[in-house]
Amino acid sequence: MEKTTREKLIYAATDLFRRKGYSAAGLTEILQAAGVPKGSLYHHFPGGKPDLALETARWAGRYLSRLMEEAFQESTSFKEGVTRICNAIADIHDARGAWDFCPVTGTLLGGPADERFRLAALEIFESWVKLSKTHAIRLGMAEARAELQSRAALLLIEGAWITARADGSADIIRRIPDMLEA
Amino acid sequence: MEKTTREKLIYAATDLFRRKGYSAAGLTEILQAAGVPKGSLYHHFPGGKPDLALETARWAGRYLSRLMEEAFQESTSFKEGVTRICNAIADIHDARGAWDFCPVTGTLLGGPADERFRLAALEIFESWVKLSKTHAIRLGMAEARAELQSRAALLLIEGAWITARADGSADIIRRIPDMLEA
Amino acid sequence: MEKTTREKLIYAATDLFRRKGYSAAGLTEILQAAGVPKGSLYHHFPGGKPDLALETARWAGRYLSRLMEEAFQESTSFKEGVTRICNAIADIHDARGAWDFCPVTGTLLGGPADERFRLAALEIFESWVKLSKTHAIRLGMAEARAELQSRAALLLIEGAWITARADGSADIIRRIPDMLEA
Amino acid sequence: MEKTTREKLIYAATDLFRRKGYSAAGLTEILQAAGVPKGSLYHHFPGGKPDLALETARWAGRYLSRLMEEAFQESTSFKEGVTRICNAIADIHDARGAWDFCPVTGTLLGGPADERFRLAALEIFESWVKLSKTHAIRLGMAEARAELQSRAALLLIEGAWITARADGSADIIRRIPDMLEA
DNA sequence: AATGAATGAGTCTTCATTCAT
DNA sequence: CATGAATGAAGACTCATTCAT
Repeated sequence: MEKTTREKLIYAATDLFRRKGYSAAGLTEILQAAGVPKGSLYHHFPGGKPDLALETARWAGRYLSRLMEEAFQESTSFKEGVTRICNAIADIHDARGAWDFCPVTGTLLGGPADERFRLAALEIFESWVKLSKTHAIRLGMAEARAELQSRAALLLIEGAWITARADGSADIIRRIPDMLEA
Repeated sequence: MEKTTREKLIYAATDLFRRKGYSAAGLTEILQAAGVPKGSLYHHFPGGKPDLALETARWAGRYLSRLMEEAFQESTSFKEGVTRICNAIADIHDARGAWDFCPVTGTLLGGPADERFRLAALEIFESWVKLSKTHAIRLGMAEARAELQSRAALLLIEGAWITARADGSADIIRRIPDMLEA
Repeated sequence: MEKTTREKLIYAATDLFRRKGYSAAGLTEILQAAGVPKGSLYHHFPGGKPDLALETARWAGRYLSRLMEEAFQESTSFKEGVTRICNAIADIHDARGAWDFCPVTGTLLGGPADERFRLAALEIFESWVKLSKTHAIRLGMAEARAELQSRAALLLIEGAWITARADGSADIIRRIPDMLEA
Repeated sequence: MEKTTREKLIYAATDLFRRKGYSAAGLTEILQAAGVPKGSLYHHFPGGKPDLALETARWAGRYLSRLMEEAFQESTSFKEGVTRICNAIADIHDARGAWDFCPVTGTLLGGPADERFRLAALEIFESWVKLSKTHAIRLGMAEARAELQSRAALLLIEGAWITARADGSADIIRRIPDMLEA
């Protein structure tokens, strides 16, 4: 049941990239948090920091996809699904001390203007929109509206994730459902 | 009509902070872009990089406030005002190559978990919400709704500013008005 | 007719040491060029990089000895022998892109100030001089002159091997025979 | 009469590059030998190690040019000039412990396969040949022979500089004049 | 005999800042 | 006010080697 070195690195990197952003999070700091020696990183991530960031963001992307999927599965309306998602994110936020970025934003968009980063972020965002849209339709929404609402939800969540950092509170995230139909 | 050293620094810093984020934008790089010698910075910004960032963000905050004020002044409905604002931001985005952060996000939230940064960002965001809310009420909206719509607009714009980076396009910013009343 | 792991290592090391010099050629790089896994090296060369370099240089030394031996065997005068040798070396040079060191120079003298390296290089150089001198005498030259001419030939070849790197061309190597009797 | 930081760096780098070669000589080591702190290097040599190497080699190139110029000025024959040069180089060699490369070879050709390095080395070598040739002609030699003899002298000296490292002695450098007319 | 993981000292370079002029 | 030099901690990354399997 031991965590592998690779997993330790991804966990630590996820934590630090979302808390400080890609550029501000030092490799030394990550290695130390992971309890992994310097040289090991490049064995598992030959491309260094960028490689680690890409893996980290994808891992977080899948994690949030699962969270969304479960939220929608348990819901009987689109709004309920979004509410569950926002509450879950807000809870995580509260638990972590509220200096968080969205893991994708902090990790990939907080980094250098690197095309690989941009594409990876785009792919993750689009996968979220698609997932949301699918459930919106399943729950009875017309396609055009499902698309717009899903995209709006993404923007609101990303925007809230940003301003929550300034607020020092996750409250704004919990108000998103009301905004969606305002 | 020469730009002062101080202005040169703020312009260059604004540009680089919003393009790369606080941490990734080096002081050397900023000084060079500004065409200002190494030692000059600490005359004008004794607090160093954080000082410069704070001034820069406030400057950009005021700039956007003016932009919003004008947009609402020329409008006869809240939606029209938001539309003008989004188009203006999208135009700037296009002109700059679409790797931009919101200047406040990139400058203050892309930096270290510094309480002064957080508070300054909060103040700027709140001033925007207040400005928007005032105009919404002036244009006939009920207060509670004006508050929620203004806050939603902020989240949508900030969220769009983020995802536009991934999209490599400012289009999503132009779709915000439709989302506000979806 | 498969190459053994050991041979693969020596070939790859020969190539890289003479192209970049001992210090600049990384073990990882050599292992990769050889298509040999990380851990294998120390089975075949327990002394690590220095061991590999020593073997490599000796191997190259013998290779060049054979080349010289054949060249002199086919010749009817000392000058003809030297000409054949220089042309052969120049041809190799051309074929490899002209960034080459003499394999002994690059491998042993481009490394650390290690006494084992120095002595190995000395032994190889002396074996070449001896071979050349023997043939010079066999072809009718007086001993004292044979010794001086052989030593001069070595210096000219080593010097040319160096300056050819700067020239980006092997031409200077082909001009050596004319210099020997100038 | 203080040495400037820049000069300290060049002296230390010259010493270490010619003793160990570009790749094996560490920057830390050079900085320490120069008694200069880490960060200072990049103020004076913004291009880092390669910049330092280029300057260093050019400096050494000029130094040797002066040495050659003086040697020829004091001589009444080409052979005498070469003899003086070889003796001077051999003396330096002896004084330094005989692990030396030619400063150009060690610094520029012992480095990476960098076109700037190659060109700089070529320029220095050619300046030496030109200087030698000019004096050979002045001292009565026919042009074609002056060219060949000058080029031969360069190869012999460079070759001797290499093999002297293996010999652990500068004697071979002193034998060059005999080889030139052998 | 073979191998991929582990290791930490080492590489070069950049950082934000201070200082003397 | 202005400036270029100085500074050393920290940055990301590579090194040759050892180890457990």
